[in-house]
Amino acid sequence: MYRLPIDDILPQLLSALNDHSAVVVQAPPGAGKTTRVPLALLKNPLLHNQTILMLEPRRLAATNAARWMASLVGEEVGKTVGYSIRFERKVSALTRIEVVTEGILSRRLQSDPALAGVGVVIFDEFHERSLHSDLALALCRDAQQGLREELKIVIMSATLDAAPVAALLGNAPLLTSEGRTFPVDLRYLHREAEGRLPETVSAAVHRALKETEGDILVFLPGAGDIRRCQQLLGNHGDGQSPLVCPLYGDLPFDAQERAIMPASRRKVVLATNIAETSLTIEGVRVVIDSGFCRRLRFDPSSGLNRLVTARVSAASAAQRAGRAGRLGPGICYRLWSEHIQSTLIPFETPEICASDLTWLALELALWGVADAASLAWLDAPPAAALAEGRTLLKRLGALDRHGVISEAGRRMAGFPVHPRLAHLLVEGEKRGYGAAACDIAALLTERDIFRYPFSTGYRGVSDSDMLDRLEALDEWRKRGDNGAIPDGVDMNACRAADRVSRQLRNILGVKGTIQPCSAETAGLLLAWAYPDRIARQREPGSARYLLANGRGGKLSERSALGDTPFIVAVTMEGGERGDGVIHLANALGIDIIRKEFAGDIAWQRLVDWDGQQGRVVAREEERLGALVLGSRQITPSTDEMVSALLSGIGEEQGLALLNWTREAEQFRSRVCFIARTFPEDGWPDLTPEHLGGTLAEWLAPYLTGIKTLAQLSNLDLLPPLKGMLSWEQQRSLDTQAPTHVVVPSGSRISIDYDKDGPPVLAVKLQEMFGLADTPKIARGRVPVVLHLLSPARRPIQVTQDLKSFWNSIYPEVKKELKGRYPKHPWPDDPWNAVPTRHTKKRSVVGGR
DNA sequence: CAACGCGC
Repeated sequence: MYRLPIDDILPQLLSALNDHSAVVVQAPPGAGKTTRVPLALLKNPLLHNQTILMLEPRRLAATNAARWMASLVGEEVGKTVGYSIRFERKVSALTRIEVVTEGILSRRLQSDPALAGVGVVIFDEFHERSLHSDLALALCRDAQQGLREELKIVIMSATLDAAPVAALLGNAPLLTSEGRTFPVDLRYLHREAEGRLPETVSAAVHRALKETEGDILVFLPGAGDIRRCQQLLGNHGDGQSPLVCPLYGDLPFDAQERAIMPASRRKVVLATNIAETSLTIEGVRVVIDSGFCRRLRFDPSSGLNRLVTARVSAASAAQRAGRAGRLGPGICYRLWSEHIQSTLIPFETPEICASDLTWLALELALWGVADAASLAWLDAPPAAALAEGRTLLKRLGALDRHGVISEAGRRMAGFPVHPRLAHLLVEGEKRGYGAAACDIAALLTERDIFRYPFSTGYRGVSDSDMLDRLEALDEWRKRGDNGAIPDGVDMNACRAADRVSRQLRNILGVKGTIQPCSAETAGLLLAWAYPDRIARQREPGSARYLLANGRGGKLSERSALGDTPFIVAVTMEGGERGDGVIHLANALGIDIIRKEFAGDIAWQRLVDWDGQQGRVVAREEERLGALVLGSRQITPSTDEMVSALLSGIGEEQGLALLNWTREAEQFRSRVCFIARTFPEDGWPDLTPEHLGGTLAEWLAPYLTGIKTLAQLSNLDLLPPLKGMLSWEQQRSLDTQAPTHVVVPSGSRISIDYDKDGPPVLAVKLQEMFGLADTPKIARGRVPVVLHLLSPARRPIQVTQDLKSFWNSIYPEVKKELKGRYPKHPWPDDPWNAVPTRHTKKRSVVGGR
């Protein structure tokens, strides 16, 4: 075997593993760690014939690593070196090194927590930090500490961030190896990177074609940008222009092959992140990096994923640049500045920090941990996302109300699909729709078999996006790859879905042929997976829906659903704010909802104040979560009626809605005056603020029989207000805060208690002749404020000292007003004049 | 107008 950089540290690795339970190996691509480390460990006598498990993040990487190692020991794969990936297992009794993908390791740990017979577990490419590998490490570490002290863990990582994982594993030794890649010349093109992305990128491609040689790999965020960029680059039509190849996951297999294989002329590959780790392209000497990628963000507050375009991390940019240095020295154009380079986040956010954690929550429950914090995490799963996951698992019956896994939950964890789809499988099988359930779960797990943008075929207004796909899948099964399959159906996706469906049928134990499935059945099955997304159209003809979970959704153009009152929203994406986008949905009959979800439906009595009608309305609503399925009129009880009225009074202008007659208002202000004057006497508080806040106490008993605003605004407030005072208080109110006083003329004049200050007595000056003392109330404590009025009832003077008015101000007033009101008496001596409310003529006649 | 990957 020729030497590789990793060989230098293999002896240290073996001796470190003898003394420690875990070792971290940090080695860049090309160091040879994937093949050399397992083979070196195999020679370690301390292994005692136990096996080595190595985890790879992708199936292709797993089979390649196993084949290469097998060839190095001069055997076929499946003897000393084997692999287990989904759908395929090549191991035997001789196998000592088993390369596995992530799901396989999770399942093996869950079924055999002690990993009997395994001596070492190697985590390759650990820096990718998938949810699976984070969980697998946490479980392995737990097994190592509780069940298998002699189990060894080896972490292999490409980046310079291996120190945290070494610390997590009890300060494991950290071994570093050189890589074997060529230098890459980085060129920052920030000045040319100011336009729209596809334009900027195609300009950079033209520049690179002039300045460099060799094939060019371009990183763009998504398929849309790739298509636009392809159009911009493809419009030359001469034989000299390079071959432009798009490369992304949704592309048919042969188109992906064209992008990867060497071409006879110069090639430009326009790729998503698929070329960053998953696929290697032959002949690349130049990389152009747009600096952006599309990333899935989970929003625990909506429970939905959202695709966002974001700047790549520095680690990702380094990985992309490294793709130019595999054959020899390379060149990488970066469409950003050195300044922006310094602001990039160092690493991509690990999946565990920003994903739907329903699956993780189920795995933890299956492992038997109630508290995630009891395991070792590089980044602990965020509490909000974990809680959202647990809530959903309870809704699906996988956890009991204490959060402990149920029998159904154990069964659900055995299916290689999201717990929602596992629930669909279990419920579907119970009702005899097992095979259709497997097809639906497979179609939703794998890539969409309908290519987008859609051309012809199954499109048209429909009441089921799923039934169209089930029929297309069936069609493909009947005719095979060579049959006449309508445009827009992806045969590779059909093959993948069929394979998954067959596996699910095996696990579920479904036998026999696939029976046809109606749109109605599809709706029911999907509702088992997405009970929280049963939705009702906001109004006829609208694309907007209210979901049972209380959130909103809008049907996208992508869905073929027509005008449908009730649906189940199947694939959904979170929006910036407000409504999410429903990509795929299925009609769901109201009678099916009533029958199958009877246990979740509740009748709720609603007695409310309807401000528009100005009356209490009472109905009973049939509710599924936030959805109102139907409603009926009811007769409210007295208590319900009263509390609805009270809330109505609060919602409207409050107290202003009530019938504040002069008498009621005066009564209220008299009590307030006395309460202010004698705070020690314990009078009730009748200020508007307090009355408004205590309607239920003082007004409620008087509301019986009242239903409408009109009745309410006629309600006499005096009885309830008086009801707040004791009998003694009512009596002393009449004496201490009288409604009227009798003035010298004999008139009974009403006292105005409205202001916050002392009460006001507004009286014509002539009626007060001869009186020296200002009238006093409140047991003589408060003199009223006199508003002395002209004969036209205009205020002349405000005073609380009548005596000094007569003596010093009256002569001036008389002089001024005598001419203006000649018919009224203006005596020189007010002390001895006859007080009167009449003119001179009348006072002569009636004054005696 | 939908990145990528994985599963007894």
